[in-house]
Amino acid sequence: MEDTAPVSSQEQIASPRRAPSQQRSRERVERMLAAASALIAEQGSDAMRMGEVAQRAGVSIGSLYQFFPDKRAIVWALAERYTAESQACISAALADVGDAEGLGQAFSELVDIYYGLFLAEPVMRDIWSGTQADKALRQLELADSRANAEFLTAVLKRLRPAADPTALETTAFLVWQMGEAAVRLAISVDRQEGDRLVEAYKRMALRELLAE
Amino acid sequence: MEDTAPVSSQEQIASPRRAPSQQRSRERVERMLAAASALIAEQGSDAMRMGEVAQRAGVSIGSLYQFFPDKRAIVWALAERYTAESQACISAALADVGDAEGLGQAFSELVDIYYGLFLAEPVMRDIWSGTQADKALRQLELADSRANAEFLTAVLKRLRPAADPTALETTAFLVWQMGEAAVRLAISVDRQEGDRLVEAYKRMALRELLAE
DNA sequence: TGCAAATGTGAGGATTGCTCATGTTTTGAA
DNA sequence: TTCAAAACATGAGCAATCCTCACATTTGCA
Repeated sequence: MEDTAPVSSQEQIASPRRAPSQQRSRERVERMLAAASALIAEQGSDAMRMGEVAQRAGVSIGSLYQFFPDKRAIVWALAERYTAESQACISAALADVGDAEGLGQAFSELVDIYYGLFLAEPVMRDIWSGTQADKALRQLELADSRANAEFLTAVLKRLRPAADPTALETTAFLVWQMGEAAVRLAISVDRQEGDRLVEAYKRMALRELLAE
Repeated sequence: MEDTAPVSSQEQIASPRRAPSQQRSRERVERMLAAASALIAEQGSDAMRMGEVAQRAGVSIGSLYQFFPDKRAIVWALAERYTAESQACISAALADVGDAEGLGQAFSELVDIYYGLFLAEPVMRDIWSGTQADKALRQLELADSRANAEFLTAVLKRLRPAADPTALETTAFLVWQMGEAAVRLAISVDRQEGDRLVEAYKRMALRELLAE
């Protein structure tokens, strides 16, 4: 009943019950995550069975629960890795944008990369599809989106110094979230329509970002 | 093992295992849906237990499964009612839009109504939150969104007869989906920021709808 | 009235997330 | 080196839950 891990606020955020401190256990945790990733790619996270994860990782079910408090925590851990990776990429792409044309270029490329990732990575697709239903994942996605929107806000403040800062923040956050929604929509229809939708989103977003 | 209900395509769409034909059973099905609705409002559809639905509806668990093939089917049935209701409302609001100003007016009102519904109706909020995870619900939402986007497309074709029809269809569908995403985003942040996001969405959407 | 179809019931089968008592390995201080 | 404490590993089994099915009851109708 006692919690050793700190519980943030009242919502129970998924977190390792115990962080692996030895080399051996660190390797085993990696194997667990790899097994989970493979199973999600094959059947989706809903159909992923904890017993199967353990078996494929070559560990016992008990070991699995030694490091992950529950099933969602495994998915969450994978999701966290994706967000950390992509943040660096996004930050770099937007860092040296100097004018409107540069923003258009960088933004378009970012959207393409994101769209391509969703098309190619079944795990990513699965994880962020369930986002709405899972409280912890929704939380993670919102935080990630806010962080990414901040990079965009910084660019906007440079390009449009006269505009109201709060309005720019709202615009950046909205545009970013619309982008994620647009990509999720695009991959759930056929490829041709998906491409059209992504292009339409780009135009719409850029029009908004460069307005006024 | 035998299916009496027709199975559309290969994906198993949730549908009543047997349609109630007698007055008595129709009333009981209503009670089941009412009970489910109440439980979803209280705890969310994930925490809703089939046994509890049956108990609250005053029927046995077996009767529940006589008319609903599985748990998701109950949620789906509730969702279908919401979409049917809202379609009529949307169709009416957009039917007699004659000019750009009229579109701006009608569109803004529709968004407000939708936003208000999500703020006030916990059941609706819950159902459409899980949309991404559940195949059948995702299907229903896409079909609904397509239907609603068609009303919007009709207006656009009237206002911009020179534009490419396919482009207008893509724009309408995208704008509509972005609206649903924007509202879902808005209700998951605090009220003040939510209001700002919805207003920003309206501006962005109208700019796109009336562009060129 | 009588019979077939529709409806109603709830104990229990089957699956699955997760616990816990117990055993093994690693660490680090004396 | 020694050895106790901490970390790690195990898997049988508990508990929760969805759903089935054999059997009982009610309804519609010829």
